[in-house]
Amino acid sequence: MKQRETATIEDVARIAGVSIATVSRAVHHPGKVAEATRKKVNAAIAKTGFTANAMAQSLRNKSSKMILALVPDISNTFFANILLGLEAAASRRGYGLLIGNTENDPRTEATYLNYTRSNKADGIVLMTGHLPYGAAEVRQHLPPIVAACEAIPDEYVPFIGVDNRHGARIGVRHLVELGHRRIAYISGPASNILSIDRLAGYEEALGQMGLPVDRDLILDGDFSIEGGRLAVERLFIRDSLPTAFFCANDDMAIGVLLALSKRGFIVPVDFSVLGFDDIPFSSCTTPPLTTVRQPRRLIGEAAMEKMLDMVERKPTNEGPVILPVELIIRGSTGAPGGFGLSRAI
Amino acid sequence: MKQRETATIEDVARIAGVSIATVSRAVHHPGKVAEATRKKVNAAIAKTGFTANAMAQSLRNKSSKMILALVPDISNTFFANILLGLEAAASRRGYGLLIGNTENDPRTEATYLNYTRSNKADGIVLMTGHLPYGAAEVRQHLPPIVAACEAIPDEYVPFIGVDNRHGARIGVRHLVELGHRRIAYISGPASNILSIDRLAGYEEALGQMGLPVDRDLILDGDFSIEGGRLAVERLFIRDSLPTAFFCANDDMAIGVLLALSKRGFIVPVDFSVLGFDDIPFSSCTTPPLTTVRQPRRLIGEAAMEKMLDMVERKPTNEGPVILPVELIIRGSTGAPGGFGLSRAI
DNA sequence: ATGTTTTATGTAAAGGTTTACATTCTTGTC
DNA sequence: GACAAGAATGTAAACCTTTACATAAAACAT
Repeated sequence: MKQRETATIEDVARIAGVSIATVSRAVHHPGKVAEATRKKVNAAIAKTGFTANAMAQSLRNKSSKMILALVPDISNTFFANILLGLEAAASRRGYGLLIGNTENDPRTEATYLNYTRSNKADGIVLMTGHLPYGAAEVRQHLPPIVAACEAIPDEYVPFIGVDNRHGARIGVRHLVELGHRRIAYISGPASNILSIDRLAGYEEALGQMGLPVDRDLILDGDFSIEGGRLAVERLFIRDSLPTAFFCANDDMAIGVLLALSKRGFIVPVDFSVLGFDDIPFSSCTTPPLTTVRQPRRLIGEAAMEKMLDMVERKPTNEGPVILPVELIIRGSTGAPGGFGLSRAI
Repeated sequence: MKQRETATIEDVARIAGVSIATVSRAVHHPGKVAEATRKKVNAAIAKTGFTANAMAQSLRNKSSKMILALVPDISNTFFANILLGLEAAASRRGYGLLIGNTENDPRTEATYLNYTRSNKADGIVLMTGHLPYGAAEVRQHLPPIVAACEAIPDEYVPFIGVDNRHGARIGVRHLVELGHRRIAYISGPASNILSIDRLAGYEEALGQMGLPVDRDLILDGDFSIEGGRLAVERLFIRDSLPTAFFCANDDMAIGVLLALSKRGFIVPVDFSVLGFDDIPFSSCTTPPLTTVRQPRRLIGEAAMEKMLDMVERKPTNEGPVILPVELIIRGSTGAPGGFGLSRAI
């Protein structure tokens, strides 16, 4: 038997002895086709192993059933977990997920933006904190867009994530309640919206607890482990040290932990360290990290639901979707006062 | 001015005053079109902001310029780094990467397999260790497939990865050279090809160094942190302990580190721990993990190159692509003999 | 039996490209 | 100046679906 190329709807129609229109209907609107015919068609489909050509469908339907997720870095476990949620929700609704790794490179962003212009994707979920490069120029032709985790400033793009200010507030409050009075804030990039929101929460919490904000205790980082490490080094040049570190994300908190340990300090005896995000690895540090958890998978799922509602023009309530954060208390925070003690041993 | 839908090739042709065939040629075979005409066409393209409809192209060309990567778990940093390489190589050659998270679920695998049958993807990079569910039935219609990291047993599918046996050998040799005589092997799932290869390397190394293989020191794990933890617990029920642990991957090594630390042991004084992979976090454990590094990004790039050569029918030498491993010595391995010492303090 | 409604099926267009083939125009050769 | 070869462009088919519309058949009402 000759090896046939993959069967088309025409092959099915011929074998079933009906027109191609009927085949299509039997598949998509079974109610509109007589019972007997439907059976013949299904038999023919089974026999040929027919699978509709998705490209032809997309062309005809002007919809690819694909959603593009734009991330600065897939290998970042924080994003990876969001992607898991996005994927789950997408496939539940019959959509596929296209993942674009931008590395914050404008050219890459522009390339991916073209995916929607060329109909490869029906919408974009942004985790980059900004519209893709080139989006402003084609504003009229923009597809549905939502922002997960990191809100897009200035633009009207629905946001799905957590209340970062509130998260920072409960974290810092926890430190204050433990007795800390001098708490450093290790920020992400200064212009980053997450950095800014979490800083605001930090200041608010201090204010509410009647503590002053000491500008010297606010340091810029970059959300990386190395950034956390460096912040500690810079701080230790000064004369007046904090007793606790609130880091704008877990990666930096890990860096802080590492730097402190290298200097011979014991956490949480000498210093407390608090992170943000609760990435999977946070429970494996020494000591395990106390942190503010973001429900990453849920964020991903909610973002995708919103996206698909937009794509399918379902009624969706305007405004952001805010999911709850949770303070996860582990071993890296404790009462202050041991400072110098452990070191003296 | 009325808001036009995205421009088609026809709009461009009209504005440039040429036929659509000429527009297409001007774009894809500029040499076949007169200089003057080409300019007119380019001007028209710029004016309309034309982007070719990728679906129509795919339909016509029978190629989507997309490659599907199948992974059991995107959130695993090991895979994430491979994906980075896949993506980089793909986009260098004008292809997009579609990522499928299978969770080893047969239905999900079958769904993704359909992506190629329906022309959504031109080929599949497998990191699942087995052909996707449903592949056997449609063997004739299978697209180009390559296996990255984890070879596919029984099937002829090009493999791109490292020599796992060799990697295990150099790791274990390192331990033996440090003076260890009783080395435990914490395996992945028993049927997993990686587990098997690394076990073989472990046994070979012991043999070469004139040491016996003690079956009691070989424990099943599952490549997870928890699995590493449990292996330690199971081992500590026995009377004769090893002085070192060789773990089939870093996650389990981290679990071992955690379990040991919880029991009050100091690594590497009481025990040495060796991992495999060198995931990003391995340098952040306490102590930092000694491990056998796989060049993950390179593996991803090589796998994609191979894939695209197959898709584009370029001549590609048969057989696997084996990349070098590297022993990364950090703080979790050292000479044995301190056993019980640190604990006594 | 006739006419009307409902149901089932078929015909053909449309969706946007690319390219084989046909046609027209240039250029060059003798 | 006639003719051949080569270059530039156009025409139309093909890729595979879905669906509006047309038609045919069946069911029903009178």
